[in-house]
Amino acid sequence: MKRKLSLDDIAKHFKVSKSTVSKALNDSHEISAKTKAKIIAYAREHKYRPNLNAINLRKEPSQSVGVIIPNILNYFFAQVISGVEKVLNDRGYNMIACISNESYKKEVAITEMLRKGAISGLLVSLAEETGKLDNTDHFEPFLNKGIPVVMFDRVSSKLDCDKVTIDDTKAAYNATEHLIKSGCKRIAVVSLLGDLEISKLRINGYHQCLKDHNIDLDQSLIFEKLEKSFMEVEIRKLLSAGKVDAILGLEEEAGVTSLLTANSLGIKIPEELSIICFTNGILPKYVVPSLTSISQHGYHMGQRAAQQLVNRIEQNDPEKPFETEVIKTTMIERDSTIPLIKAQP
Amino acid sequence: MKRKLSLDDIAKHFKVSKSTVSKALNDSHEISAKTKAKIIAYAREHKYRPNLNAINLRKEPSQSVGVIIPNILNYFFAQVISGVEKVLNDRGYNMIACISNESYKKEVAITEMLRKGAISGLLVSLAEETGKLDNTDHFEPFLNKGIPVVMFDRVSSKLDCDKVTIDDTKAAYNATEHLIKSGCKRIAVVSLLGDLEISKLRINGYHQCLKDHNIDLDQSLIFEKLEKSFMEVEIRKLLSAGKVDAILGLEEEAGVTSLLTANSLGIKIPEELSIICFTNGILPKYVVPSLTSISQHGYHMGQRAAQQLVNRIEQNDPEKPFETEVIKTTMIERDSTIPLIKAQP
DNA sequence: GCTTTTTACGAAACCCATTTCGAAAAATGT
DNA sequence: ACATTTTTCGAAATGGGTTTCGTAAAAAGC
Repeated sequence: MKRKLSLDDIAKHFKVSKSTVSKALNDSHEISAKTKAKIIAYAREHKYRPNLNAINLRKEPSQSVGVIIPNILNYFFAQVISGVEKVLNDRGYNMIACISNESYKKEVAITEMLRKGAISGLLVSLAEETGKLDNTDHFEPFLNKGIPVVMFDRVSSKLDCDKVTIDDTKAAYNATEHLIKSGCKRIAVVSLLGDLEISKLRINGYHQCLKDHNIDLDQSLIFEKLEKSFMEVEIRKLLSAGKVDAILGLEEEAGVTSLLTANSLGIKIPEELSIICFTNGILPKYVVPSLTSISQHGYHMGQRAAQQLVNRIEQNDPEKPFETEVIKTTMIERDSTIPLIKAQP
Repeated sequence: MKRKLSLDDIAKHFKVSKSTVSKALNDSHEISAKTKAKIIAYAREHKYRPNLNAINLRKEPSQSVGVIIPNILNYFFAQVISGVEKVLNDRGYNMIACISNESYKKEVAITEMLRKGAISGLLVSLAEETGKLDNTDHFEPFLNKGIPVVMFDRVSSKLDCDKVTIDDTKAAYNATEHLIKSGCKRIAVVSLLGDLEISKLRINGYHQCLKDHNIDLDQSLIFEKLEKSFMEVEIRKLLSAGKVDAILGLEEEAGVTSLLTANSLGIKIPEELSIICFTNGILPKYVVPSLTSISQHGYHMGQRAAQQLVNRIEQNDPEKPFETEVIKTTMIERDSTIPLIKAQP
């Protein structure tokens, strides 16, 4: 690849000064029509594009931060982006949004692109594949250069940086407990999340809760790595067998698919089957019956992650220890679970 | 606001050269520990932040384009962003994503920010408020400076630039025709879109189709500027009156709300009421009965808009006339409409 | 004590476009 | 024909870093 054409190159070609070229291309009145015409023609022919960094060097510096999310079509991440964008904008930063599409390779490519560019900070939620490979080396160069990184939701314990997460374990524990208290005894776990750390945490919460309530763990009720195309079939088998009275969906799609499958099998919700799922997106509200779900407060999480990052950028204090902020989840009770009757005080 | 601290400022303070400062801050081995320590301490204390444009000036130039969308929580725009991001990434551009949140003021603020920054091009879908005010002056400066702008979906005829849209009129016409052919006679229009140009186009298509089929237009069946909070009440009134046999939703939420409201009133779909809505998002698939909808192919639209823009950037040919590319919509037939029986050939 | 090596730093080039100011050349006025 | 204005262009400064290379001074070697 030949290097880019600069003003000097054009100037040399016409044996004029680069000021003349610059003025000609900016249509200055100082330059004669003839000169302008030939310079503009030449520039156009050779596809001259000014170096924007050079132009910008003279303007007020503008800062931007990179944001890497696994999938923008996921409502939760859309909420996060929404929150991130608000904070960054309010504090005068541009957001360079990148989508890893759950691919490790793409994620690495993005980090390489961002390293070439000029970012002041980086917000990341890991791709599923990255979670499986458990390799976060591609983020080290940023930290080494003093560019702060904040991870959110899909974090990795391997990388030493600020993080914003929800308490996945506790949220799963609470959901499971709600199911148990409302009378469920055989609670299945359904998930598409695969090898992500958050998946393990949520299953841990489920385990602990069963243990605390003296319910034996039945591994055959845990479907943690379903593939999307087989999910419905698997759930149908599970429900047809009639051995479960509740389902905990580790993300929205698992919960919704369970609900629709149960509907189609004529299983009554919540009388015969209770369902709770993580991620309070659009579907749980609209599905019939509506689905009790755990809100991870994506918008708020995005805001907090961005605030952490900007604080880090602006105080530039490497001494400050890294923090992990845990955002409380909220269970939104809807019609797919039996409400717990609480004694009036 | 005081201007930023530069390397030179630090250099003067210690009466050293700026090379020394630069090396010290980059932890170069050429600088003694003592010197490094005091320079780093001073820099940290005074919150020195290097000018990223200056750093980047020496690296390979990286280009970025700005993208302004009204709302990332809208699935259609998330799809568009997805397509945009893919193309930009493949062609070596960064995407600076901005969200206008349907606000004219925010949109103007974003354009001002982007003007300060260094973007090679701009992709825009107008905020609703901008559509209502019908003012696109804030995009002129880009065009005047030779920075190409491509509008998509929510375009304005006021701005002379490349555009990518769907044929809203035709799509509405086809949907209306489908309803008519399946036996519907009183077709209501329900919409949250308000004053957007696309809203008018869609209603035009509806008008034309009625006319072509000799059905009298009944203005009382058109609810084009519903407010979100009153929508359900209005629809309930409409359906209770029992005077309509079909609903055309100009966006997803209107369609889904109509369907759910009809369900709750015990109206049978599609026997007593047919529903078609624009925007094939997540809900139409999952709702019961599933909802016939018009796919605007957001991902593809995003890709095309980005391709148009990059082509414009790279060929840098102001002579090329502006084009409006129209993307064909597809009606996805589901269970909320009566299928047309087609004669076998 | 003298040579060699290492350490520590500075001067200047470089990245690329914009812009101010000065000066030569051309056009205009008288 | 000479003075004045306008047009047209170039040299140089500017923006803020990085990097190469040269050179003192200090440390090490013999």
